[in-house]
Amino acid sequence: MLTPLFDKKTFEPEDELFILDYWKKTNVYRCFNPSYEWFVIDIPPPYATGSMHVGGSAHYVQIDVIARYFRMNKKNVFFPWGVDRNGLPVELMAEKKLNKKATEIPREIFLEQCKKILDETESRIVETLYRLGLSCDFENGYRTDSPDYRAFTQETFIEVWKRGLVYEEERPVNWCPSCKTTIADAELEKEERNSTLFYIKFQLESQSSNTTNYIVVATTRPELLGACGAIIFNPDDNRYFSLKDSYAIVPIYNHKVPIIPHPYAKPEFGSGLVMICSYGDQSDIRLFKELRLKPKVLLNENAVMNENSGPLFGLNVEEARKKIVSLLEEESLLLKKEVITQNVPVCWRCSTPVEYINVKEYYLKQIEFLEDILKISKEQIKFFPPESINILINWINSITSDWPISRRRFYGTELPIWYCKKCGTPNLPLPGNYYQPWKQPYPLESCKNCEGREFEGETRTFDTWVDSSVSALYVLRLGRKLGYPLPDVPVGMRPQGIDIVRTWLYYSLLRIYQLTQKPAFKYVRLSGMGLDEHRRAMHRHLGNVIYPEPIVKKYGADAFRLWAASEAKLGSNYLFSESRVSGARKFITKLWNISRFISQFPPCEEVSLEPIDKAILEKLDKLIQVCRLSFEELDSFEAARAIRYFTWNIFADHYIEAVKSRAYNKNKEFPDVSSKSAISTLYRVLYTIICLIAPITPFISEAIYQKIFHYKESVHLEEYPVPQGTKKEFSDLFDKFIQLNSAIWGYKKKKLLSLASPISMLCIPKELRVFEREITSMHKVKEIFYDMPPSNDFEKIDENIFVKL
RNA sequence: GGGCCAGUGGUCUAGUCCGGUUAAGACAACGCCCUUACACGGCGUAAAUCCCAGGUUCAAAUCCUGGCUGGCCCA
Repeated sequence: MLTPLFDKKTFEPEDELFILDYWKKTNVYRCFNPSYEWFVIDIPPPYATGSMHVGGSAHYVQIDVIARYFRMNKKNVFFPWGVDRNGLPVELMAEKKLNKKATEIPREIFLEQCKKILDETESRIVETLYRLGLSCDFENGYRTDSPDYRAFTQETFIEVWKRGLVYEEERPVNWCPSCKTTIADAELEKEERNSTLFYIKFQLESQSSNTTNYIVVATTRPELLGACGAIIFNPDDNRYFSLKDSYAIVPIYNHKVPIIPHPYAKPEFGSGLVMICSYGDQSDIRLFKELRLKPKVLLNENAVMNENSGPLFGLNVEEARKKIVSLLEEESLLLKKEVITQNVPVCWRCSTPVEYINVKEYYLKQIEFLEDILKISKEQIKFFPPESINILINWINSITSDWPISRRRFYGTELPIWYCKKCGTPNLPLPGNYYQPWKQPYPLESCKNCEGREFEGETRTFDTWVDSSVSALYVLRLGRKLGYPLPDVPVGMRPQGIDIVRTWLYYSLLRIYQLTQKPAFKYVRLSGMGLDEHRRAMHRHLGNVIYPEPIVKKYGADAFRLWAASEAKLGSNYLFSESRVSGARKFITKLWNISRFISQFPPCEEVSLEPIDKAILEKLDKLIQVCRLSFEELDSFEAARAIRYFTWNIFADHYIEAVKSRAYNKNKEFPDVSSKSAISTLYRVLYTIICLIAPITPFISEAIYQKIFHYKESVHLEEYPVPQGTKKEFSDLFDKFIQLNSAIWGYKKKKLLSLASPISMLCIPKELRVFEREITSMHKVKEIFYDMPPSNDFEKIDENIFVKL
């Protein structure tokens, strides 16, 4: 009896741990070949305090699968790890932990607390992804809050400043009263909320000869009455046509405002008359600009009413609303209240409704670059899936103003600016170092404008996308420091989710174009979202977050990876369900046992092959083509499914069953070459399957490779299989062979016979004669006939297939 | 109001670009079988008016038009 090399019937999750150690020891992901092209992957740096749920981890796995494919396909893959650590979330966590607002404690102490939290949470993400077999360079990764990264961000800022792309301006901005900072349009989210619609009476200026001398205006923001600049109605709304060119008097504040027809007013909303205030919402901002009205600012930075608000002075928005309502009621100017649901723009981090106030912030010019960005995106960057480029195009086409890049926050890269105390001129230092103007003196001698020597350091930080938008450039810098001769931008691949197209992808293209005049990437891979099995995003507040650690412990990283790689085509959302991971695990076991079976035969040299052996190799060649095609489109979906189908439903079920007796060759009933033909083919197919699936399930592939093949130090140093261009000779016949097997198995089943029970006579089409020995031994056929059954007592079990028991 | 994407057995996904066998697979269900690699296995069974309505065509899940529903984005 031959002994297989494998003693256990399953490949267990714990077995993967030794393989992780082996990879670490042998350093397989850093074996570079000087004759190969470099391929840089700009991995999405996860936010350190974020939760790495199964959806997120699956995304990283998918990226890793592609990275591994390129590595096997003659590329030097530089795939460094990265973590995003700048920004508001950690500040909120620190405030909660210290039970104090950031402004109530020394900045330095606050920043230390943030760093501590980040260090603690970051390690869990890294451990999880390392356990999942990510092949990125964890030892040479980056953190966006490191002095070197921040120095780089500042360097890029100084560069665009020099080129005149930055300016400071007072403008109405989206303002989060809770975070006390400006937020970009990209950071707004909509939330449905109930609010009250107030119907307010406005006197008309010149009393017409008609009976009415007032109009009714409906608004949800009565506290902004004092900032009302106009009243509009829809041009098609003939109720108000006569009001054109007249004026109304704003109650309480008694200033007069024009009444103007404008299509923004919806006749069916409220009374059909809408008051335009500076600023109730983004449309107000737009209409003020469009109608050239003079804004009046009522709110200060704390979202408290200022001196312009008259009787509301000093109140917050809620209080002011109550007060103005009671004032209106006193004068009988409030006619009706109605509860409606509204889409309120809220801050994406703290869900507080945003206000619109006038604030001075720094802006990065983007409007004048939009056309170029569109052009390079369409012409020089390949998007996968191709139609996903529309998400970017739509976003670019909707941008109407420059990007506010300064934030009044703390844990972020500081704007490297010092203001001259004498003349107020902003002075910038030389690029190269990391600057913290709020605690460092100005590093140069004197003000460039007035020679003044006293400076005030800037206290603001950048929008975090200012940092992360140059990650691709930073990665190049990182690799070159390690001595890798990396080519310039465009870098090879930017993989990311479709949810951050308008932020990370767009800002990266913009910034890197501004800095290099080139597209940032060759390939952009846009993945759908990882959702729970009911298609909901995983959120802590929904209680539907599933973490990968227990899943990996139970089913293994390979099962998780195979699930992630084959769940949905690139671009569609992928839904997590444990039963699918468990299904993937079954395939891992199947592959393990196929290998155990094959390993019991002593390997042998290749000889001239039997027809059925040629047939399976033809099918294998086709599989290689499918896998390569799939990976070239940066998608593992087709490859994973095809490998699984081939391995299980063709190779194991039909080929292995067919050649078993020839491989065993118990009583030497087959000539030696015939047996060798089967055995060498079994090994060749297995070797190829292992190489094909290695990027998807690296652990079991490595385990099998080490036990059976071990030509190189690791399967991951093998070259990805190349189609041999095998002539199609027997593969169609093999399909008929599969069909025949199913017919016979089904027949035996129906007759309640064991599959091992003999068949006296079988009659099949003549073309299947090439597989005669396989067919007779597989199905225990005593006598075989071709085309026409010799007597009429045969049973027909399928087209041209007849049986006599 | 506009744009993009999707709607296929109980569940999820392929197939749609480029129309053509009996619409494929996984999971779940059911039945039989521990056949010497694998019961985390094998074999089999049942299960879909391919969102709706029109149109084009010899032929539509697939192309066209309109609608409905859901998601995301923009106003």
